[in-house]
Amino acid sequence: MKKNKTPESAENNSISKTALRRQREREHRYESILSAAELLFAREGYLQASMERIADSAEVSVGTLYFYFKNKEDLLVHLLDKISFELRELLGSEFIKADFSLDGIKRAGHVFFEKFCLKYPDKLAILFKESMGRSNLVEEHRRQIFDKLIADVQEALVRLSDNRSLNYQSVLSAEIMAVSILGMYERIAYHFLIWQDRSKEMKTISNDTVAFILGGINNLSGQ
Amino acid sequence: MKKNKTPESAENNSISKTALRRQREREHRYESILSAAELLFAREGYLQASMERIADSAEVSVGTLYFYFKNKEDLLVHLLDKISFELRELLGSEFIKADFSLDGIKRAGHVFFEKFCLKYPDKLAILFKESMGRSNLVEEHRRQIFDKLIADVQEALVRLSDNRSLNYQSVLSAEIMAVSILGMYERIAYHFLIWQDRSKEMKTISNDTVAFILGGINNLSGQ
Amino acid sequence: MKKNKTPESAENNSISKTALRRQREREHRYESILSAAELLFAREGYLQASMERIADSAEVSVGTLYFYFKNKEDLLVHLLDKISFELRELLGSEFIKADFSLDGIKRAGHVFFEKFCLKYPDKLAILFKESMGRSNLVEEHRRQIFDKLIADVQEALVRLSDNRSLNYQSVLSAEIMAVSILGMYERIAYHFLIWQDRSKEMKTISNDTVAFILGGINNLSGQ
Amino acid sequence: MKKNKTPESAENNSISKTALRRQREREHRYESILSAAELLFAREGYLQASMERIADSAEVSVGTLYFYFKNKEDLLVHLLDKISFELRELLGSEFIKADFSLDGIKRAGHVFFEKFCLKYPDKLAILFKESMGRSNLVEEHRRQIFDKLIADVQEALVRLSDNRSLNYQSVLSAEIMAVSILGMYERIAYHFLIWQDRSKEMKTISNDTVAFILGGINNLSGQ
DNA sequence: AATGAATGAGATTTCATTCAT
DNA sequence: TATGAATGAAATCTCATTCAT
Repeated sequence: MKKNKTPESAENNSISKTALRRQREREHRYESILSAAELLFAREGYLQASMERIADSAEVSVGTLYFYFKNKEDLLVHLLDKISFELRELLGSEFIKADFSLDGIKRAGHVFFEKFCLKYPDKLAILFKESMGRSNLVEEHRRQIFDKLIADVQEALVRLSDNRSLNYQSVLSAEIMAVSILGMYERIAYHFLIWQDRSKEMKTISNDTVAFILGGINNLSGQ
Repeated sequence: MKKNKTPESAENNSISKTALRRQREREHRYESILSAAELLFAREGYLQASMERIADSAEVSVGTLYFYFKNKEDLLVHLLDKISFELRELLGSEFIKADFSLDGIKRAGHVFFEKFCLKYPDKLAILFKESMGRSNLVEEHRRQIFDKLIADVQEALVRLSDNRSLNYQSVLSAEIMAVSILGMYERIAYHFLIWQDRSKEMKTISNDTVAFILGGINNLSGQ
Repeated sequence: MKKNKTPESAENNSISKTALRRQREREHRYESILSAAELLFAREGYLQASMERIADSAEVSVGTLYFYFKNKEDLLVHLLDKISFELRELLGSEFIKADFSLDGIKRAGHVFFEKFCLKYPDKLAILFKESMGRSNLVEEHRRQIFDKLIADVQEALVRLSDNRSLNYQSVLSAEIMAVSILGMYERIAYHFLIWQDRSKEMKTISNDTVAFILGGINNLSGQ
Repeated sequence: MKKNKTPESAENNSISKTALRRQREREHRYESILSAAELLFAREGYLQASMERIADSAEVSVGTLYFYFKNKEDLLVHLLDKISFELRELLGSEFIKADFSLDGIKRAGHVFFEKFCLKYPDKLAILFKESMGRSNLVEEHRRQIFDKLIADVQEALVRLSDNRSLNYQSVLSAEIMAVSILGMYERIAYHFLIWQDRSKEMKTISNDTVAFILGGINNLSGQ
């Protein structure tokens, strides 16, 4: 079978200048395609964005699309993974910076709304909208992505309670809170940015949302 | 031109027994089709569920589907509206029973998880999964449905603060909390029922989620 | 098989008042349907005019359409026959009035343009446009209609030459002239009334067309 | 978005042999499809000739049809344009050869009947029969085609009167005669070739028709 | 006689994917 | 590596016609 030529998988023990240039070009092309797909998936929807139009937009031929990605689904999956990687980097660094204090939760919230959502609405649309209901494989990836995000938040919450020597209401509490927080983020972003354009009010929105979360966490902490 | 023959739109000032029986049959057929669609959309996905299979499943011909619904999109939209109507009835009655006290918020949460989600997983899947990213018209309906649900919760929250003579942190707080609560419900249900089958733990889940919400609300209330 | 209940075919030796009234209603309905079909076929085209819309427009049910006419094709055929009957009456009477002199040819031309085309543009559209390319049966009827019209004109031309003791260029001349004249009429009407609306210039058009015809006839007459 | 790959639209500044061969193949395929469509539309009718059968007949897949033509209507329109182009070339060259004398009118008539109609009955059927009443777009094309043909004849008539220093009866005469001549050609061809097979008598028919036309023209010329 | 809900064959069209060059 | 013409399965939708009431 044809294996995916992701730039990462290309061996790095390259020799000639030509080989180096070729690899650079390959990486560049790979990124062009992902970018074109990101734009079209977000703006016109996954189904409407045909492979031909993605190819046109990335200035390559349809055949080239299939050289870099197994199929359309695979293209979406790689795009999803890339976006989720970027998001986790962004949020994770905030938890770490704040040494897993309550402040980390706060900062992560603000960063999500003000750095991620406002700056990359296309990524937002793909993560929360265009990747839904496409296929079992995509759904499986979505699930893994969310599971990782949830695990990140859950870990932060557990460390938080450890730091403060508190116990949550039930053994599930940390997980439930993590899922809840993700759900809040998701729909707040969807509602105020995808459905309505209220980016002007984002500061207030993120403040209130974070406050809501902190209250919820407190209430589930024994005392 | 050709009007949708929804049973509701049939005039009720009918006379003969024949006409009455016909109307009953019409309503019955209409419901059969919606039920068949609900099952197939939820179990196999909107795209996979072809009109032919829906027709087979409802034991009618394809033409009959198009007699009752303008097209596949229209079928989904009517199904969505029906489901959202049922959900709002369910939640609304809890708010009213509790006379818009904090208890209403609590009870609505429990009812959502324990009455709606556990009993009607198919409706859940359609509302939160299968109706996403289908078309502009469907998205518009989804939006209106969520707007109504949000308005319901927001109203309950406003009445609650009035009853307790409290002020929320910002003018947007009630709206943001309502959106947040919906988001929590949505993802909690999705995570624990659609992705994982943890219906056994639903009691704990609903308890913790409700507790989280109450904490959040308190934190956004002055005092 | 179900025979067509054309009003003509209903026996006239009726008895009771009720029977008389029924027959009147039947004829009325039959005409209503033909009128509705005429309008819709002409205005929206044969294919676009669905049986349901014709029924709506005639204020009867679809089933009733099939009581009076075997099928859609049959409806068109009856309409065509009716229209061609009216047209032949109109033209024929002019030939007779002028006692098959050259003047009859002239008068028939003016009557066609000024009485038929201007007054009944819908009939014009059905005869020359909407009945084309529908089915073998309809095409066969069109052919018979044109054959009759051609025979009428041809007969007038033959009588004309007899009256004036002239011989036409060939044995086919009378037939060819008749076909030519019909073709001229058809396309002149189509061009100036269906494609362009130049009904204001119809007097000039009919004058010139008739003059052209008379010149053509003279040229094919020996001397 | 997707542009029609008509062979004409392919740039000619191609380089490699491969590209040249590909273009030749493309043109060949394009013509194959048009030929297959011409045959089927003429022999079985536009509606009966399904895209699948046209594809079979052209020995390509259905998808290929849609690669070369936007849809079925587009296929018909291109076919119509091709046929009308050929016909105008044929007639126009006769006018020119005869230097717009009366002889040109004569020769054009003979060429139409004896070269075009007899040799290409399928093209005849499409131009005068199968393209009628299909859709607004097709009707619009038909109209443009006839308008051009009429303009050609009209120009020849105007030049003729200029050459002979004659004036026609009215300002509309040239146009009316042009429309009349086209109408005669159309129905003569339809009557004697599509409805009846009297190709044997075509010589007499074309003689008489041309004589009729010349007489008509003379009669509308002052003196 | 009249109704109108139900039928289902049949047509068009889309588009992800392949593969020879 | 890259190209893009070709494929064809699969889906939606229409509408003339029927027939039980």
